[in-house]
Amino acid sequence: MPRVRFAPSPTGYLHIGSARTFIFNWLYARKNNGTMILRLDDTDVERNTQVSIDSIFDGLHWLGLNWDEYYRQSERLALHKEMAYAIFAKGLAYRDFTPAHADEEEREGEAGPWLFNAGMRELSAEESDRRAAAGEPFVLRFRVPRGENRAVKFKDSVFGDQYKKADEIEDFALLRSNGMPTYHMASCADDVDLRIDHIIRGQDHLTNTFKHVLIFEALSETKPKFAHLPLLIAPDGAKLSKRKHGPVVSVTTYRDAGFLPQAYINFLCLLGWSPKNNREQMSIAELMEAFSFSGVNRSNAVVNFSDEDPIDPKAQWLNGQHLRSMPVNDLLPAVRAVLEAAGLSADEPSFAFVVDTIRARYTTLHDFATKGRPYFADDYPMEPAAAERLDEPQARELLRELGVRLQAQTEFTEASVEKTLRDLAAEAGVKPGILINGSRAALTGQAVGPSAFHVFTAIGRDRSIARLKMV
RNA sequence: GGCGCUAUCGUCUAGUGGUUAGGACGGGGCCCUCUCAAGGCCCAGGCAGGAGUUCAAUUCUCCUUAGCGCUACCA
Repeated sequence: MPRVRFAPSPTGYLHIGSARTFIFNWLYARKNNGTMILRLDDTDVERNTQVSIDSIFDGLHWLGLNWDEYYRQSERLALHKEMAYAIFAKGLAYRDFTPAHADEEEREGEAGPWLFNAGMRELSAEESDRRAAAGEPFVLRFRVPRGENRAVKFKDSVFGDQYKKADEIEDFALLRSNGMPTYHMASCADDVDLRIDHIIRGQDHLTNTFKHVLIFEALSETKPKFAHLPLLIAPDGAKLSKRKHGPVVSVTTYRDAGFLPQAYINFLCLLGWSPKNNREQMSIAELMEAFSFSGVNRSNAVVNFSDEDPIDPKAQWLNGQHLRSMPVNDLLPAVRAVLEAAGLSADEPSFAFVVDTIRARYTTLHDFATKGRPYFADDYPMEPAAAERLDEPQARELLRELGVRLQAQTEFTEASVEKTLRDLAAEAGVKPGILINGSRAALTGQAVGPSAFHVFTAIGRDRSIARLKMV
């Protein structure tokens, strides 16, 4: 039973790249009957904000993906320190009393990697203990094995075998001089304690993994498997950042733009992963079934947006696909919500029929409240193109007459309306198109939309007649 | 600078030592049709560059280039 975790650091909003990482973890866990853990990596007290934590929860709740266990690193600091000192006790770490940033300038322009502060690594145990006891601040560093033949290796489920000479890895910090664990220490300590067995995260951690392997080996007999995901980048090749690219990087932007969560999840999955059978539109269940690391790509994926169109066209297309193909009843709550937010009401018995009639031409939920307004309210704009239809010769008087005739009939179906309309057109000697297109214009204020006869039944008998008479 | 990862249409991707290099979005066209969508069909568009191995390289190797990541007492 796999145990996986999503471990965001709450220093911003929920980034779409983070959301995708969550999704892949979730898919893997659910497919294999595993456990999904949400862990807030909030050890950086300076930069953590409640707003950010709220944003992460907001985004995750919207996506509708759940987790089974929840932890906050800030509540587990004692454990991290304990594990750091366990490493120290094994002789695999040492105290470095060098003041912070003391040799920053020396490091710059250095040909190779900085490995450690000379002298500190080989300080005698007695002197180290004495200085510590005297209250001198120190950072606890991992004692990376040295020597030509020493290497660290691991197998990545996406990137394959990874290998690095130990001499290329610096003696990284485990504990800061204020006693707080570093990211590497806290993350690995928690992964060990929570028995995470597959770490699925962004590729930006690929090279950090060598350090993590060292910590895992120092802490336990088993180490987790790793899967690194390609990054999501902007069209300019840079990584997505709020400051540079704006709201496109935030998950809530897509929620607010009227996306269906399952459609957005579908879109995110297709960035850097492929089911390899040309499938594009997939449900959550289908994604879960198809997910595997062998389908994960190794190169970064561009989220295709521009100033004119801030949302990836493929995401929009996919949303439209889900919108029109999902069971209509599953769609109704979301539509009802956007209508209510726009001050429109959706309580009619024909609601499902109306939604089903108009959804094929919409791409976001917002379209129901904007383009769909005439179906849910009596005050709606008359578009110029629609007005032109009404201005056709005889159009207005015939439409009013149509209203009269429909009122005289008790039957009101697509077929009955069509017959009445066509009979009237024939009598008047005009093309049926005049009345057909005119009806759509009269009933919706729009020149384009569903088949006119569908519009009649969607708008309903009384309102249709009233609108015809008003032209 | 050092180390690492990556490189197929504009974008997301499939794929192979011999393929007309496949699909999707977007773009163009046609069909359908009461309009607009949807749907169907068609078109344009790609293996970063250079060597090497081979009868044959987009595919394997090397180099170059480019992008990204790491190189913190950030995560």
